[in-house]
Amino acid sequence: MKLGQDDIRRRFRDCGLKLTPQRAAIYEALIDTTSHPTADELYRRVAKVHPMISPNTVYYTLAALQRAGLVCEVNYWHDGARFDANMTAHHHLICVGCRRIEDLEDEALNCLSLSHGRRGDFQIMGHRVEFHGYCGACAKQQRRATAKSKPQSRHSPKGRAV
Amino acid sequence: MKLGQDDIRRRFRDCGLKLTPQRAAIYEALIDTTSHPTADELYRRVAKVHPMISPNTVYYTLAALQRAGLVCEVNYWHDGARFDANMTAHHHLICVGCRRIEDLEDEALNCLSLSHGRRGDFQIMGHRVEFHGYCGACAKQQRRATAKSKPQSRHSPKGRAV
DNA sequence: GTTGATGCAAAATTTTTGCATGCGC
DNA sequence: GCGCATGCAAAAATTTTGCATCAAC
Repeated sequence: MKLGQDDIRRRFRDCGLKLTPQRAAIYEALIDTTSHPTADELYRRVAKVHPMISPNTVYYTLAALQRAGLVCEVNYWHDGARFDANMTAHHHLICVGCRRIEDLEDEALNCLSLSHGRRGDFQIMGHRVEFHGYCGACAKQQRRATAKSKPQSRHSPKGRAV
Repeated sequence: MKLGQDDIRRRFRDCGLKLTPQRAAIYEALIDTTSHPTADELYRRVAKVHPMISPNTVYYTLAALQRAGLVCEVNYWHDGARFDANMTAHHHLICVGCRRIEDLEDEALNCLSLSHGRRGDFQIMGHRVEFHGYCGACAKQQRRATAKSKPQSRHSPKGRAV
């Protein structure tokens, strides 16, 4: 996907985001790659063009882009490693509101497979399905919240995501 | 799942792990819950029984358990948030060797659904499938590594997981 | 007795917060 | 001009490393 400056300007305006050279650079860098970079990798990449940019701006901008729906986190729960002693094949229901994870056993989901073409040279050893949504409690809260305006902490995209 | 002390002793021995009261407590705490706790949560829970335990021991033990296959990380890449500007429905091929993530478009995988019974009170908004395995380069390296013995960094489970 | 697990402490890494300045709208 | 984005700095949170001691095998 190749976007011009005008496309970016339009997208930002449509989302109510201010456009700054730094923000455009961060967003372009992310569009340019499929490597799912970390904030720090983006920082280093953008810093080549904007040597004065601060890591803070990158974090802040990513949170804003995410809030606007232009960008998403591939991995929720980077906040820390999470462990599970259940080693049988199972999947997860994930609440994007409170970040709770529920186990989900489903025989059909255990049987997904991938055609050779799609698999490429990957040697697949397993898979896992994540369903994202709102748990009962958070869905209720969500309905209330969307009615009013939602105050946001400065950076943290937590508690609201895809 | 309820395990007695003997079951735990046997499992540890089968995996070649030394059994200490701290390790047993950590493993039991993890078996006792389906809440996918972070290392820190486990630390606080175990500290109620072993007030002298250090966070270090929890990290170290979790790495050992993971290496032994008694425990797994639910979220790879807690090392940092990873972002993606591709907002269309897509899935991921994840190399557990080098931790690279490749995008995977597959119409069939976009159509998974969950029966009402399984869904519970969750309001599902989307899903994503992760395939785990080794990319071409890492598979080759893996075959070489398993031939010899594999030196391990003290804690880090990175670079080897499910 | 040997090996490796533990606890303490410090460092490294990643992310968030405070605040003054300056730019986009 | 107003509001918010930026940069600098410091703090917070999470994880790793160094090292001496001690316990499990």
